[in-house]
Amino acid sequence: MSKHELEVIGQDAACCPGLSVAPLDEDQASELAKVFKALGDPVRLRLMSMIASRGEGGEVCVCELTPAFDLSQPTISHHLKLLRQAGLIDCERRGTWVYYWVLPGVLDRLAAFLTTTQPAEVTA
Amino acid sequence: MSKHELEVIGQDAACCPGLSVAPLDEDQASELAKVFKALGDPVRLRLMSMIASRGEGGEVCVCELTPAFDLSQPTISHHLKLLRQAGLIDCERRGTWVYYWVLPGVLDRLAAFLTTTQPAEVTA
DNA sequence: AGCCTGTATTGACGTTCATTGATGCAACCT
DNA sequence: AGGTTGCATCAATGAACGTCAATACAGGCT
Repeated sequence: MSKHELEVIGQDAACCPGLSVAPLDEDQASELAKVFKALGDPVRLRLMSMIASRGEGGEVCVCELTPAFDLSQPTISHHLKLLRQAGLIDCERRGTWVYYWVLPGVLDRLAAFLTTTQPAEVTA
Repeated sequence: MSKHELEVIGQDAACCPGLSVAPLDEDQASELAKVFKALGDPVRLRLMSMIASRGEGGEVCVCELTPAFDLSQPTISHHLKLLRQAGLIDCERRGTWVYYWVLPGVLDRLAAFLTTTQPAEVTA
């Protein structure tokens, strides 16, 4: 349950040169589109926001997420699964409850990908 | 043709506190989701990249975009329309050709919205 | 005027997606 | 063991999406 399926905005390397640096090839575009598509739903965006608001290392129990929506529990579970498959969040069961957190660095890497003013080269 | 429909990542103000600052309300989430949804397709992401690669003030003729894809011309036109409705790009007809450009600042504002480490308050 | 080229719109089709009720599984509690 | 709660999966349905062929529109050219 704690392995994420996508590695686009990978931990290790800068996945892509940045949206404005050079035209994306088909593969890069396909992988990155999955991440944006995951964020392209109001419910998932709110879920992400609720989880991310806990800060680095923060966690949220599903039992706190579900009642915030006028949606059935399976629907929330489905959206959380999509976010997880997009490599944005991960989860762990602890006893009765399941906790979700934002994978560290993902959002900042996404942001860096969108930024037009390329950050200065880290030479060290 | 040169008015964009969405004003989420508005020029004027910081649309939203940032994804990780506080949970988004439904309205903010709905508006922002439209932008991410627009980027959530490989073709549109490549289109954005091709346009954004021209840099600030840069333009691309549709006649340069279309042949880069194995898609019909109406399909490309449709995707460009969606990007425009999302408030990401704009276009202008000049004679026979139509030129597209990235609306200034949109990508950087999107990036700022995703960034977890909130930028220092600009006091000046 | 007429034709040609470049681009947008329309209408249709197949696929994917969001949602739900029903069900299944895991862990706690008597 | 049996019952209960929290969450995930399944199957089905209706809506939204990506795509194309056909068509319409705009501007240049002869």
